[in-house]
Amino acid sequence: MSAQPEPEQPASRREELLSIAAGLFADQGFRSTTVRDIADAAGILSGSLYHHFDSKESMVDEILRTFQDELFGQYDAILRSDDDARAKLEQAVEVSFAAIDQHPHEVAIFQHEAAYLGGFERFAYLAERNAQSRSVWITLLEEGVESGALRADLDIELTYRFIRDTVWVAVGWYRPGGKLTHDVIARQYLTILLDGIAKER
Amino acid sequence: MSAQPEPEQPASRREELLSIAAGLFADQGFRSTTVRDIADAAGILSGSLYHHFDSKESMVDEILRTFQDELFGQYDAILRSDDDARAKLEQAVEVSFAAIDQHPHEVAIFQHEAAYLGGFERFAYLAERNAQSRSVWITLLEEGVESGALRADLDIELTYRFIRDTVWVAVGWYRPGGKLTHDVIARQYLTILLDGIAKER
DNA sequence: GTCTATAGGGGGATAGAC
DNA sequence: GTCTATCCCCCTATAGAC
Repeated sequence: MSAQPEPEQPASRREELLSIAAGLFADQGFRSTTVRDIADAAGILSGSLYHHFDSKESMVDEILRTFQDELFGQYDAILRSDDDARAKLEQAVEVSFAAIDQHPHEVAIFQHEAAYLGGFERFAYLAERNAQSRSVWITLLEEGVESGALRADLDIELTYRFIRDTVWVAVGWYRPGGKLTHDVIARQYLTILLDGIAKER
Repeated sequence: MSAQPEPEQPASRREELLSIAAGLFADQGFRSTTVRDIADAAGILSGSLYHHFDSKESMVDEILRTFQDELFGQYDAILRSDDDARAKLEQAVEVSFAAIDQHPHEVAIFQHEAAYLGGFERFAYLAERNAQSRSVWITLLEEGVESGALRADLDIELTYRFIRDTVWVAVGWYRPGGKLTHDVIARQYLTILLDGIAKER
């Protein structure tokens, strides 16, 4: 069923090196990770990395582009669906926690380095993706208010920031394969977000 | 009424330099900020910094200790008060947003660098402060459930993480002196947290 | 309190051998 | 695809003059 010649996980040496780099960028930060760190972790010398990539920037560029193309494809599918407003909001939250589960390094890099990398022309698309993300959540919240599923007295902008922050920041403590699965966390989070923690309103 | 000889804001050259360093550490990260960056921003040469401080680490050490001593003093006062559980929880949230307003750089540094700095013996107190912070929120949540103010079906540990994350992550977008004041944000946040965003439960 | 000058190490990246 | 060897720049920190 697969067109790939190798049945192992890394489809190519290139992807293997990117995966190693992503883990280091996520844990130590992009600027604090040296090309020697990456090469050491891969068991080669730093000069050899330049056979595969132009620069350290090219590596993080490819990591972020690949991840974001996938994630925003999922958001688009939710926006285009015929489900009601509340179901769409729940799906967007679930998809986001699933992204943390499947691509924790990529999420962490985007969370921590977007502000810095966005300052370079090469990474101008990060600001576009950020605006696109805002558009997704604002649209879902506005549809929710219009349909009567969500309270009308909410500050939409603040609510958007609240959701965005709380969803992505979980990458700081979520451990794939741990006791708490991403879908359990998403359900608990939605419970708090939608109904609050107070006993009575 | 003041024992300070200078009426200006920075009580000493030392504090002025720490303030400059804090801003750079918060914006660029501790590891990515060089002593030359700090010296440039202060209008002196990097070697001159070492007349005031032993090292770059000493600077961030003093910044974090000063801030945390103040913050945890406020948490302790709330825990010791006679207010009911819900009021205490609200006060803890308000104090936290006020801390973001008054010490945004310090909050950002702690948020982004604690994991890295905590790896050094010198900064072992960061892990203790982290445990202390967890203890404060968990206590407040448990008191809330016991008193009947909060729902009994909550996962306390997850709820604590959501509150902690959402409160502190606001340092990423909050701008002191902007349209949204810290107390308005705290109230909106408490509305969402306590009552949820759904129209009906 | 700041400057000059510098030590000693690590940074990203390159050229060419194997 | 990796290694050897290296360039040039920037890093933290120090010693002593002013």
